[in-house]
Amino acid sequence: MVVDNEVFVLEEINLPKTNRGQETLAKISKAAEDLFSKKGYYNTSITDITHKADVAPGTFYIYFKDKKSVFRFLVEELSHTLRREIAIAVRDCKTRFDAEYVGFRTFFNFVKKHRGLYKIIWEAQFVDDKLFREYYSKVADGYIEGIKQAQAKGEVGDLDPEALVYCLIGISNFIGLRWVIWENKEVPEEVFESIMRFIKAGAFKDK
Amino acid sequence: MVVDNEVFVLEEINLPKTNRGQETLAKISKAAEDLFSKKGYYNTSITDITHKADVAPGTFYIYFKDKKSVFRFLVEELSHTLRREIAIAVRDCKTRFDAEYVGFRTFFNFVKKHRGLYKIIWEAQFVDDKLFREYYSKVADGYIEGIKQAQAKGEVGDLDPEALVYCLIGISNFIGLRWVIWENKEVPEEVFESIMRFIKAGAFKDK
Amino acid sequence: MVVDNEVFVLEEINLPKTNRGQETLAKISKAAEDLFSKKGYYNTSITDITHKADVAPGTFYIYFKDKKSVFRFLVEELSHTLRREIAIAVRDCKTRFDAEYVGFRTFFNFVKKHRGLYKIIWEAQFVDDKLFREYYSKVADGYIEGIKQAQAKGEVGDLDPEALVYCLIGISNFIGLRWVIWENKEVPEEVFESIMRFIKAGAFKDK
Amino acid sequence: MVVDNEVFVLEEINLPKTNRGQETLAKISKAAEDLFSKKGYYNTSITDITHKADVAPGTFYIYFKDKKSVFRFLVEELSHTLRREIAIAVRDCKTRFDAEYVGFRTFFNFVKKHRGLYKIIWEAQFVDDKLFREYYSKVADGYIEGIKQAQAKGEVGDLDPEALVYCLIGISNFIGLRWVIWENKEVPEEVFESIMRFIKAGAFKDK
DNA sequence: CATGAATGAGGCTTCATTCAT
DNA sequence: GATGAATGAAGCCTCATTCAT
Repeated sequence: MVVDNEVFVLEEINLPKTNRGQETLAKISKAAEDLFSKKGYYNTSITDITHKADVAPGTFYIYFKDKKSVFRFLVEELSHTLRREIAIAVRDCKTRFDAEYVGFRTFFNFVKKHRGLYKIIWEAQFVDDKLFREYYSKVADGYIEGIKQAQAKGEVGDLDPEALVYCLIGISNFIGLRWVIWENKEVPEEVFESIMRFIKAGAFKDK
Repeated sequence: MVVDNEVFVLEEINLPKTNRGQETLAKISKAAEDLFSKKGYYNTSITDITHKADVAPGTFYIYFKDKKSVFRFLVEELSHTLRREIAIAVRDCKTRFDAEYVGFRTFFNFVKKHRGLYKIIWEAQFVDDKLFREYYSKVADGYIEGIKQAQAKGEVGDLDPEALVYCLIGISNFIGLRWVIWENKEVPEEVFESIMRFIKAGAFKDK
Repeated sequence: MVVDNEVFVLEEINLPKTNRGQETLAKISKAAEDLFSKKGYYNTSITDITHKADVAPGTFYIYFKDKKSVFRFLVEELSHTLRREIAIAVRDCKTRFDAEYVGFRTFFNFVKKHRGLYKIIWEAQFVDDKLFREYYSKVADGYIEGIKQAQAKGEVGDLDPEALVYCLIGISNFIGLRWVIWENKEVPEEVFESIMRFIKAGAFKDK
Repeated sequence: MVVDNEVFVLEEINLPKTNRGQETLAKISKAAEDLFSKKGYYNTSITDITHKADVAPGTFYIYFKDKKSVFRFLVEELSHTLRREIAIAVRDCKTRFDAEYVGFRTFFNFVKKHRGLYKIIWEAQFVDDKLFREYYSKVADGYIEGIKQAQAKGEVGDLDPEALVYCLIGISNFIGLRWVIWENKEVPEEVFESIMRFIKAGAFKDK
């Protein structure tokens, strides 16, 4: 779970020119985040959002082109933040395994902190599949690069880098789903250590 | 990806008594499967389904209580079929690793064959979260049991069994997503072998 | 104002299969006709229409794709009926001038009878300009043909046939507008006779 | 197409006192003219107008009471200008037919030059019918007067003057519609000459 | 069993207008 | 004079569901 920085732009969003506008935009996107993560995209109406944000229905459309725009906005924001947090956390790691260790920790913390927000990305497949793929491709690309470099240094076994990366992403996602999303807990220390041992040395003996 | 058998019932479904009825039910659930997997649950209307099934809108409600019923029906069916296929495939495996090897293969084949059907389960989180958790719990429970037995025989390292199981499920899901769902290919042999080596012996060397 | 027959089809309309459906469709299009002609297209809402037709809002969309569809439907219907009425009325006319005489009469009667309906076509420019042009082109094409034949027989002076046709259409429209639409009367006999004399022999003497 | 002068006032318009204000008013009414003639009154929003005029939405209401006010403003302006141009052009005509000749020419030129502006008046029926009738009544009244005088001098045949006037207006409108509005051309010389011959000597021979 | 017309609540979105700055 | 954020009513349309035939 190690990724690089990146910037994003959205033409679908009308950036406010005044302070008041900025506050309103923030209120709306916060309300959307809450509701999407609690009830899902399709069970949240614009009225729900504006009601929770305490503004009139029309106000939504001052800032967002349509319903999907907030969704995309939140996903992009999530993507950005998560990748930055991991990049920073991982900065001083000596070995690739260290980086994975710190990366997984950061990821789980992130999911814990933005529990709802993270669920949103899972729904992107059914709201905007293109966005969803872009998100994971972007994450994977940086990740693969890191793995390749580590392989060059002899720190990673002879595995297809992309395969390995999707394995690691899959692991982090399902562990996060199981403990953080479902149980609303942190990943138990014992579980975390098991995962680390697993990705380092595997699980099965032949005989 | 090794699971045990099981039976399911659905009171929300009115099983037809005549042949004609059985055909109609089949047409409807097939149409629903196609559409859900292509456009997602929320972007598919009952009218879409009945139109594709070539029946009148009202006919839908002869067999299914409501829209969610077909969805549940499909998920249960998927769950049932998948678990049975894996159980059968894995029956004669000598070692646990063998069972994993065969289990993953079977799983990927299943996803390839029921590409659409498998996407449906991912959406269950946003349609019927309870169902979604039940599905994975059921899968995981049997899986955990198997791992524990293998650990008792010394075939599996000293890892938290549940953690391991969710790692393995995560891996299979994301690899399936990446190659089968996104690329509509089979998982490349090289990737498959990498995964096997990874789950067996891990990926990282300390120094 | 002499035009030929023609058939029209509209894919935007869902023809009902039952009697009840046919009645409903009729109720809706009648209500739309009334309201469009009274308040104009843009000041009439679907709710207005369904309310007047005594059906639920959703019912509208069983029969018509959207708001513009009823409008087009009415224009096509109008076009069809008018042209047929004129064609029939004019059938046995001996001279071209006779045909014009009868054609103008029929046209004014039609506008009187379908006062509202005829106003609708004037609005088409601002609702669906393509439709509007098609309407007049269709009317004009048949008309021009008739004039050319009459010219060949020496019954019409040496004028550009298309120019003459648009003059005659313009006359009928503005006379209809002035007396039928504005005053809600029939065109006074004296006026009618003046028009006939005018189109036959003109109005100005050089010196 | 011969009309007299006249002045108009509008209480719905707040005439600006400063230069800046005059410029702003001009920008707004120019933008409105463009948009109304291109997309029609009902498909043009205040925001469209202010956006095109490069001012804030609120600014609109400094000058105009509401949306209809600009529309009326433009129609009055059009009416005023057109009638003045014709009056001037026609001033020195010797015979009534000469005046018609020059009047039609001027009218077609006007429509060509203010293509959009002229379309606006056609829409007035559906925006503000009273305004529309006033416009044509005003045009017609002066016109009728002119015809009557010419009849007194023996220059015009024995026709109902009002009927004749509406015929002539109808002709000019439909010819303008057909060639200027639809084709965006000038009225072809041949067409123009045909019209002149038609209004002078008619089109039909009895046998 | 099957049909298909009918329902009506509710969702998304637009837009004329107001008003505090 | 000008701004631009905010309003909220109202419009168009969808769709799960019911029911008479």
